[in-house]
Amino acid sequence: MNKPGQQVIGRLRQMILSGELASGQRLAEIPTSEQLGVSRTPVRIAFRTLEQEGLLTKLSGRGYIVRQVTQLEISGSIEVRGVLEGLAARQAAENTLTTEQTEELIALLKQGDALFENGNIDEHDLTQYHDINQRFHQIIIEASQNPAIAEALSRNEHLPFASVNALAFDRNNLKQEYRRFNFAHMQHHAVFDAISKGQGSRAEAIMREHANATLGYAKVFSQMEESGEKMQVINTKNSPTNLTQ
Amino acid sequence: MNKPGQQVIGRLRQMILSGELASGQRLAEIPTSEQLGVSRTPVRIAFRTLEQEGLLTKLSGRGYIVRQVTQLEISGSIEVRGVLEGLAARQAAENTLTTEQTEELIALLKQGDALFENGNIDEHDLTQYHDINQRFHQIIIEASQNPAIAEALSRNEHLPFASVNALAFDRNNLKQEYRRFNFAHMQHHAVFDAISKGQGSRAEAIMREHANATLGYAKVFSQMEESGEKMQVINTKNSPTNLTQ
DNA sequence: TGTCGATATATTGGATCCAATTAAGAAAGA
DNA sequence: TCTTTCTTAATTGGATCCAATATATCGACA
Repeated sequence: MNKPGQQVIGRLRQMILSGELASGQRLAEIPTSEQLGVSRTPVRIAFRTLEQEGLLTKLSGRGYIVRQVTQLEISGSIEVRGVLEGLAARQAAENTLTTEQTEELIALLKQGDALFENGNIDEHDLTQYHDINQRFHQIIIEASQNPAIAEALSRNEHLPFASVNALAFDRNNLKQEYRRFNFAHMQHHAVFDAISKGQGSRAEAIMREHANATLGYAKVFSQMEESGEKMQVINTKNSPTNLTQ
Repeated sequence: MNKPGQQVIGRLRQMILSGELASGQRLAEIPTSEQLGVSRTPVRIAFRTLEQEGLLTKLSGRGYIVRQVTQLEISGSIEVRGVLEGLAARQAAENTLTTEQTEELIALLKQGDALFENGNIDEHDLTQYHDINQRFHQIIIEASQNPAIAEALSRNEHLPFASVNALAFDRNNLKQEYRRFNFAHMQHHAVFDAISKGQGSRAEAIMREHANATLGYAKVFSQMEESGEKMQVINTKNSPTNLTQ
């Protein structure tokens, strides 16, 4: 259960990330507080916080707008994520994993194997794989024992674009998506192999390559969106925007 | 001139970074507001903001304390800075510098050369070199044209430890410090050379090596502090904590 | 008709009051 | 003497009022 104060921040964050508040939409304190049924004080604090998270942009004297992110910024964020997760993989390899971490990573890899063993996937499988993928990366960041990595990533975490926050897939081309996700899964295997052998540089290189794959896809994704085609976006289940958390 | 609202945040940030508010010291809204001569509202917002910046830690029900940072966290921050500035150098090399950027970098390198040409340095030189160094790194981050890098770094920017924010030097051993700073300056030359030749990978590698040098020194620095020895710390002149800004 | 200026409105920033929560301390019982 | 519980004090969170500021609109004048 959230503390009451955090509720307003969470609700607004959710509304932004879900697209309910469109990118570029203007937000003022009074209308927002009336709409949410609270006073201006918590809304003010929420606006400041969300501005710091990079979700809102301040307009002097006229409130805030939902931040507009360019394609260049999305690409940049993915590259930043790449180097940070690469560093995490390197440090995880240098630190040696705990048995709990090793066991959970192996379990996640096996779960992934099971999803791909048929030679094809459906939408449900991809949703499941999203959670597996997210947890896999999370464990490696934890295993780096470097809290500064998670702190630095927290800025990128909330970029109001699905292609950064979630795995997106083209439901009209599941065959191709099978290959893409399967390749990502193979990279997970390789990262784990490198980490468990203490090969820090190799772990870092593979992890950066892994982020690069996302980068390439984000570009395709944005081109498809421009041309009007729609892809399925998997929302992050465990994101801090979840109101029931 | 600062906006009134930003003043409280700036003053508190300054007090933390300068050490006036010691690491671990407790802060409550009411005493702080009285001390600063403002009401609780701006103090509340300031506490939230500084918590997000990583300068304060929240104690449920008992206010905040100035964040306590371990040696491990400092090392981690420097490594994070290393990969991010490494990425910046790579992307700067891939983008080609503007003529303004090229000219300013060359000017900074020459200013550094002048400081080191005597074969020795005094404390004043080191203070000057601090500004040169800071500006050099800033330009490269700008030249990367990747705003996500600066955003990710903003978390590390304010760590309440001089060894991260500022250059520290041992005033009792200026001969050794000459070699150390001169070496760092040579690395600047090499980074610039790689960037101007469009050699992204090389630029990245040198920049990471450069951060590594800081890392090693931070460890020595913290050991000296433990043993009671004091080194001179150069405060950042252009930091956002400057009240006159 | 275009530009400059004044007025009005929208909006944020600060102060203070009240409510809710949490932690600490004291007292009572085992 | 230790533990548990109840009371009290400290502290934050929310609501509302007032002040300051910036923007936008309207009107006058060139």
